[in-house]
Amino acid sequence: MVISAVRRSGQEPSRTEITAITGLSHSTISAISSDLIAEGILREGRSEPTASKRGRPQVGLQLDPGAAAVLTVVLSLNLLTAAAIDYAGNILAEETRRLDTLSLPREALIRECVDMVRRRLDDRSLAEHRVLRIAFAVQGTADSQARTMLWTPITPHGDIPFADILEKAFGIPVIVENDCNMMAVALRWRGTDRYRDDFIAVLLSHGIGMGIVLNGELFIGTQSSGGEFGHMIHKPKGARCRCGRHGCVEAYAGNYAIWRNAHGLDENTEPAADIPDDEMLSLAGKARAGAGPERDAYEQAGSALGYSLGSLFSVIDPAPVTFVGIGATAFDLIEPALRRAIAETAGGQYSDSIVFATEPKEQILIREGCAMRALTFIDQEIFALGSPAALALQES
Amino acid sequence: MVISAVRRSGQEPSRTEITAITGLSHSTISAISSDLIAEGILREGRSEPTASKRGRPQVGLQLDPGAAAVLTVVLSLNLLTAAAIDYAGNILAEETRRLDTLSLPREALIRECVDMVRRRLDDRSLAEHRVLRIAFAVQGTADSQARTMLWTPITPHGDIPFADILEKAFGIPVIVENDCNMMAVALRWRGTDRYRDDFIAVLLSHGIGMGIVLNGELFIGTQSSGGEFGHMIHKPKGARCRCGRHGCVEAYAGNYAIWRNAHGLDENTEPAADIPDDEMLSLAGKARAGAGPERDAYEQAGSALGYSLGSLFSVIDPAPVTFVGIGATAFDLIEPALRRAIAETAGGQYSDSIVFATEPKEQILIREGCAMRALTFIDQEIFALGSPAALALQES
DNA sequence: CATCATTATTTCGCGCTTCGAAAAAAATAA
DNA sequence: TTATTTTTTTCGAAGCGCGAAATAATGATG
Repeated sequence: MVISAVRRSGQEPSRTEITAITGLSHSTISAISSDLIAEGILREGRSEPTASKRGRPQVGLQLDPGAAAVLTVVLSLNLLTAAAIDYAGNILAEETRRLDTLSLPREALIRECVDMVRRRLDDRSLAEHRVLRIAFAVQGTADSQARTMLWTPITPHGDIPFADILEKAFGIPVIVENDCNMMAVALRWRGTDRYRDDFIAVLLSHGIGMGIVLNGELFIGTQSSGGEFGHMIHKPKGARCRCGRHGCVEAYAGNYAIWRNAHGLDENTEPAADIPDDEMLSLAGKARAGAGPERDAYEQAGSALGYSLGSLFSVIDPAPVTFVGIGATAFDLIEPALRRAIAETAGGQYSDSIVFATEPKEQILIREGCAMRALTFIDQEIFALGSPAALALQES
Repeated sequence: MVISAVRRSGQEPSRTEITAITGLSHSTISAISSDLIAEGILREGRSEPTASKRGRPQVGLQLDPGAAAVLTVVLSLNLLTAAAIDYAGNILAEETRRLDTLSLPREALIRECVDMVRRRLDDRSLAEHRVLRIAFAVQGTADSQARTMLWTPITPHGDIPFADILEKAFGIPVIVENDCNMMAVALRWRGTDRYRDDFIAVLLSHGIGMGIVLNGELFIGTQSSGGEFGHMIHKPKGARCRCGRHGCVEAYAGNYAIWRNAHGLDENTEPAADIPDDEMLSLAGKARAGAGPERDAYEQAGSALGYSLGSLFSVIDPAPVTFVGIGATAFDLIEPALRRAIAETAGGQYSDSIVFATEPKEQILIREGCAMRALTFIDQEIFALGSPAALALQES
């Protein structure tokens, strides 16, 4: 609770502030924080300039950046990124590589990931840190134990046990997570009221994904993490989707679907492999310029998203939605049809009051979410277990 | 934990068995159970006939039926039922009344409910029990604090704060819950493996409802309890639903929808108010006899249910589904189309392995769920708080 | 029928965690 | 300086759960 209070409050909370946050007593906080400082997990901040009031000044506590480090790896369509993050959440180093994920053989794809992790681990930016955890985010589904990538649209190869592979190679615990879940985790760490208890992050990109936070916790399905909102059925036997099925939301609202409709192609045309961001921006520009197939395409996307969100809302109730990714830059084109559709659904009863927000860059969010996921794991599963475990680590 | 262990294990567990269930030590269980016996919450069972092994025989512990009592009230289309249940879960008395809920004015409906509760409370079956809780189940949605019935298809009147009304009238805490959620709770108390962690109960009746258990806990939306699965959109701008919207699942799979399609009526025909069970049974009989509009109607119902379940599964992942109510008796007619539809969805990837079960009587399940809901509340919020609260009650 | 073996339950003291109250520390205000 | 204010630490005490040992209640055995 103490570590979590310090990490949450982006500031440097004093012991007294921590008692207020946690509800524990002064004595308890005093004892625990002195232990944590002795173990090298927390340290006293030297920021003095708090507007000097009367009385003994508060001493801010901060996470000791050197207590540990984590590695984040993000694998998405044609892009692999890794970053080293210290215990306080600062980026120590990062690296990005473009790959042709769709055509890369299974083994080569795995090798690219392993090699990048090795380079990051060997890098001297990590010389003074113990890396205690690797968080691996993929577009697609992971199993609910966060060990295996089950399925992804970015490569035809499925069921890759990235956690086992990386753990065997480097001896560091690994979690495999869905990219949109990590977006949601990152938003939650923004700490604003909007992202406290219930909200939804929707990725509008080549594909459509979703991360859901309910009751302040990431909502995970029964078998896999990373529900496939993009593949809810919008129209039975409808447009052809990248996944091989028909009528999915993505087949109306993914980049390739908008592109396909904007070019007047049949809805069963094979989905394009990848569409550059600037091409999507130019489509949106044309749609804004006046009526035409481009504008209609965005309207169809909005309608599909609206009906599906509404259907989802009829089961989980409405929640604020944040659209993330290149598609979010065209939200002005999507919103009217989306609101019209959602108003026709049971979940849309209060459709006027549903608030939407946009966030154009998904990569940064995903990395941030991975980092926080891995760091909070260390907080709770390693450092919180008390001196025995912490000491054992200290020794090693 | 001890009370819960005794309630869960339908048997009379011995102290030693409770240590195994809870994972606590012998000493702790011994101390706690002697306290609970002293407080009149548990008692030692007198069942001796356990196949006599060597060693000191186990003494079974059971819930003391006289420790408390609860009242369950179930309000559904044209039917109001109440029952008094003792602390061990036995039915002490029950009462059922037929009402014309659709035409009854708001105040009269409320009066019917209050009067029935009064009659049950005054009944001499409760002479020796303290009623500590009333659980009120309605078809429709309740707010997530379980205090108000927000909306229901059984009467045009919404936003009835049944919890406040009954608490004011009788001074006993009240919870208002969705009927399908209570079905799910009841199934969970069956204790079988099938209903442990993740499963779904679907009510196939005049309307369509759903109760979801995920990770062993009832899944509740952000604002209301009782998600409206029946009003997920199956076909945008499709068949007319009882709720006034178009294309809901219910407008294809509810009793009135099957009846409407079986009679070859237009899908925008106004939904019938209520269809007797024997009429539905005869429809199913005709459908089994041979091809025709009746069989097609059930097929359409299956298809609508399949696509919607599949869409839901693409977000929460597949789980075993139990169909409850009169519609479940015709599941043989529904299943083929349902499986075909679900296989076309992302959630249906492993559609062959999804297991379905049926349970024809919903009323019994709903009452059972209410009772367990109310009783576990007493266990956790009153009796578990230790002697102070329990003593105060003992005195009163 | 006394004794042994076996299993269930209780008793007893210990360690851990948290708490409240009081003390100590560190600053400003007078 | 001294008083005041606020933060932090110290010091028993209470509550909870545990392990080990003691006690209880039975069937098996000679």
